[in-house]
Amino acid sequence: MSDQKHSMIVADRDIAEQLREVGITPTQQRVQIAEILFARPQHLSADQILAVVNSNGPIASKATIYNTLGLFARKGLVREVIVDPSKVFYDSNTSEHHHFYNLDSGELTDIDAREVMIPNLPELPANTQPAGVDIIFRIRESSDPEQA
Amino acid sequence: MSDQKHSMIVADRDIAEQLREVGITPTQQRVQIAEILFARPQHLSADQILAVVNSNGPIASKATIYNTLGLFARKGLVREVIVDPSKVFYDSNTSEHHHFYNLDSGELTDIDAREVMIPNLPELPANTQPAGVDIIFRIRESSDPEQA
DNA sequence: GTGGAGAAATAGACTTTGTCTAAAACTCTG
DNA sequence: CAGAGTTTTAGACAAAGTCTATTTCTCCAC
Repeated sequence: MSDQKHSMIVADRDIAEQLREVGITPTQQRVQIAEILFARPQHLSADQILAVVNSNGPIASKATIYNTLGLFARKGLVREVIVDPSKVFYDSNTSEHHHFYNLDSGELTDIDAREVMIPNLPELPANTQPAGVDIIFRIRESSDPEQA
Repeated sequence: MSDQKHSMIVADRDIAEQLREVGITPTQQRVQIAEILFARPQHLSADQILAVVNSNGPIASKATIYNTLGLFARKGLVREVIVDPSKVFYDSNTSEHHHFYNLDSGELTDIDAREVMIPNLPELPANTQPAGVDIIFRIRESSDPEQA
C-alpha cells in the first residue's frame, strides 16, 4: 500500500520531469491532467478531462483545462483531433497514425501508420509549409439503414 | 438585360429541377441557398451563407439555413468539411477530392483526387462499413516563426 | 527560510455555433 | 379551394470554448 503511494509520487516526479523537458512549468493542475492523458493512449474531450480531474474534489477549473490542453498541443505532447463538429478530441498517442471515426457511435479509434499507405504530399500552395496530415476514415454501423 | 433576367429564371428552374431529382421539395429558400452554393465550387460556413442569402432583404432564417444545409448534405448535394473546431464548412464540390487547410489564414483549398495517392482502406472494425475518407493537409505560412 | 516578480489558476461573464420549439405560412393534391 | 402535411420562422435554449480581472502559486535571489 505504501509502495503504491510511493510509486504514485515517483510517477508524478517523472511526469513533472517530462513537462520540464519540453519547457512547461509543472504545476499541480498540469501534472494531474498529464497523468490522466498519458495513462494510456486515448481520445478525450476537454469536458471529459475536466470531469475526471475533478472527480475527487475540485482541482482544476475549466479555463485551466483549456489553457493546459492548448499548451500541451503546442508543445507536441498531445494531438488535437478534429472530426466531430461539436468538440475537439485530445489524443495522447503522438506517434504517426490515423483514425476511424464511427459516425453512429462517435467512437474514435487509432489506425497504425503502417496500415495505411502514406499519401504523397501534393504540391503546396505558394509560401506555405506542411504542418501535418490527417486521414480520417468515416465509418458507420453495418446494418445502419441511413444511407439512401 | 431581359435576357439576363430570363436566364436567372431558367437557372432557378434548373436548380428547382435538380432539387426535385434528389427528392427535395424546392422552396424559395432552398433554391436561393442552392444558387449561392452551386454558383461555383467553394467552401462556405452556415454563417456566410446566411449573410449572403439575406444580403438583399430577409429571405431565410438561421434555422432554415441549418435545416437546408443538413438536408443537402444528407442528399449528397454538398459535403461537410470538418477542419476547424469552431465551424463546419460546406463544400459545393462533391467530386472526390481532398483539402489543404491553412492554419494561419483559415483558408481551405481543394486538392484534386488525382494529385494524391489514394490510401488503401485499412481493415475496418467489426460490423462497420466505410462512409468516406477525409484527407487534410494542414499547412502554415512559410515564414511563420511559430514552430518551436 | 523569506520576499517579491512573474507565471499560472480561478470564477464567472461572455461569445459563438448550432439546436429546439411552437406557431404561422406555405405547397400540393384531390 | 380545402385540408393535410411540409416548411419556415423568431426567439429561447444548449454547449464548447474564450476572456478578464483577481488571487494564488512557483521559483529564484538573497
